Amino acid sequence: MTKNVRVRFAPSPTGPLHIGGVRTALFNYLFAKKHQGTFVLRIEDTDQNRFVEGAEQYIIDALNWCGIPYDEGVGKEGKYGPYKQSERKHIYKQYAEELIDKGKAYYAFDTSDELDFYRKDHEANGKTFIYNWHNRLKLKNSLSLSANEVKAKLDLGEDYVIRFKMHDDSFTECTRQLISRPDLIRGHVSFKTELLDDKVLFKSDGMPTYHLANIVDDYLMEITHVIRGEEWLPSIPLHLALYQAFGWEPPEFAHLPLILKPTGKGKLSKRDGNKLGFPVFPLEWKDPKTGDVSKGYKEEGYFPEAVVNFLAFLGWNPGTEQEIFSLEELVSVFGLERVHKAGARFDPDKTKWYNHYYMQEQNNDDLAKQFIAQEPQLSTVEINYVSMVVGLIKERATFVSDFWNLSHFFFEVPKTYNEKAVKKAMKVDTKELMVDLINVINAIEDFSVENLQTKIKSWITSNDIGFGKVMMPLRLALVGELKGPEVFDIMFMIGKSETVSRIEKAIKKIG
RNA sequence: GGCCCGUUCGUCUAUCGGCUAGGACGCCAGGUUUUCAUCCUGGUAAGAGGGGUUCGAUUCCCCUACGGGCUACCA
Repeated sequence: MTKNVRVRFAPSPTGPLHIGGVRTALFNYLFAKKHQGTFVLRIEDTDQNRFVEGAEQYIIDALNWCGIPYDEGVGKEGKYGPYKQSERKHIYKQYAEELIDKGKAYYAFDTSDELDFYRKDHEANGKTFIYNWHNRLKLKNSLSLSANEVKAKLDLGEDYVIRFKMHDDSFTECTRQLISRPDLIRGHVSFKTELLDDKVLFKSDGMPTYHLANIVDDYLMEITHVIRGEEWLPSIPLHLALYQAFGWEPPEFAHLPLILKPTGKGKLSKRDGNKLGFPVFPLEWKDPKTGDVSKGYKEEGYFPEAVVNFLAFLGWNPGTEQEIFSLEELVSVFGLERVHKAGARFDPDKTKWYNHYYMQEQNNDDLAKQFIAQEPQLSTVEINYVSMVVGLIKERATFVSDFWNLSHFFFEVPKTYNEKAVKKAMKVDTKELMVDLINVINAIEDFSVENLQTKIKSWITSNDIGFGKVMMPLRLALVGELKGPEVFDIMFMIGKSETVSRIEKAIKKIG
């Protein structure tokens, strides 16, 4: 690779970016960084009808949250800008006309209604209507009409589109022209051009279609590698034919496998999240029209490192048994050769597993801040204390939102005592034992974890009491149930007087 | 329907003609934790089917089945 690598992520702002889009962006980013290349963000908003307010900013925010920033693009203008296709509107038409001049494209005047009718009519007869070489002379276009008629229509300002001549007239014998080219992921792919239709390149509203804008922009922006989803594979012959028609060298292509639903049929869709109980969006999204809110990974408590790590493994693997990778490590080992061909089912359980792992890697102070932000009642608690609590419980948590349930007894007196636990822990002589224990605790000057442990344990052994008889009711008194971290850790954290008072309270209530 | 892509444990995947088919998630069992969870150890479970090619196929080729994508003046 002698040329500087330039890749692009080119979403259209028709709604929130979903997790499949994030993965496409991630793979582009990894590939670019691996080759010291440039990662471009281009917004493909050629369909004015589908524009959604806020979607563009959402895309940018999502990439930033994931930690996969782009080098060039909307908001980071470079010499290839502008990067939003609606702002590039003026440059596309000349390219469409160039193709007409070259005899590679033509004006078409068929209305949408007419085409709809043809489609329905064919469908009713079990056939498919295809607008291409075999019938284009029977339809209304600059190939079938005389030059004067065409000029008259154009002068009258009649609506028209520009269509690409996919399969040339000279192939009347249905020459089997194959368009094929190695795809970096799936090797060669081939299509028969005589079966393909004459796609619209330029719409009657004055905007190019995706196909034209995409090719022109990739060319002008000097994109070297097009890494996109598999849903684009069927349009590869069109795109290649366009490069050929313009006389341009095409970039390399790589079509990523799709992400499928965890269960059931089909690809992961934007609706699956709310239905199946896991986010499909990086960030929360509020639909500006309906007001519906869709959950986001960020708000659900996932760490961006976990999301990135998980996404990287959807359709790719390093070829080793390592499964934990930082973004930097991914950059150094990533390669398109190791991208899988088949679609990958999304697995919410594994995402959680990754999150649990990355939870352990987080700094306790940072987690404490997030914890406090989620639980307003903690705002008066010393941050160091919260941070120490986090250190004791994070190994049992997957999300910050698990913290409260795992640690509430560090901050408040148990309100109730679990019934089963009471049965299990409270025996006939427990009350007396607890009274004795209070005396033992009161006598302990150095209230450190180590000292508590030695003092209490030696009291138990020297009096031949049995650990279970003491430790279980003790825990119950402190926690309210038979759960949680080491009892001595809890005692140390809440302190001597609180420890004693909780035991006294337990004696009164359940003793 | 037509075109294209794909097919290894339930899921994500390793294997680039010779493997006891490996790992991870999940699940199950045991251990640690005198609690619960974490953690550790072990177990469970797979190359769609049929033809070829070959001394030998999960691996290469063909067919079928199944899965997926596309089939708009949407991307």
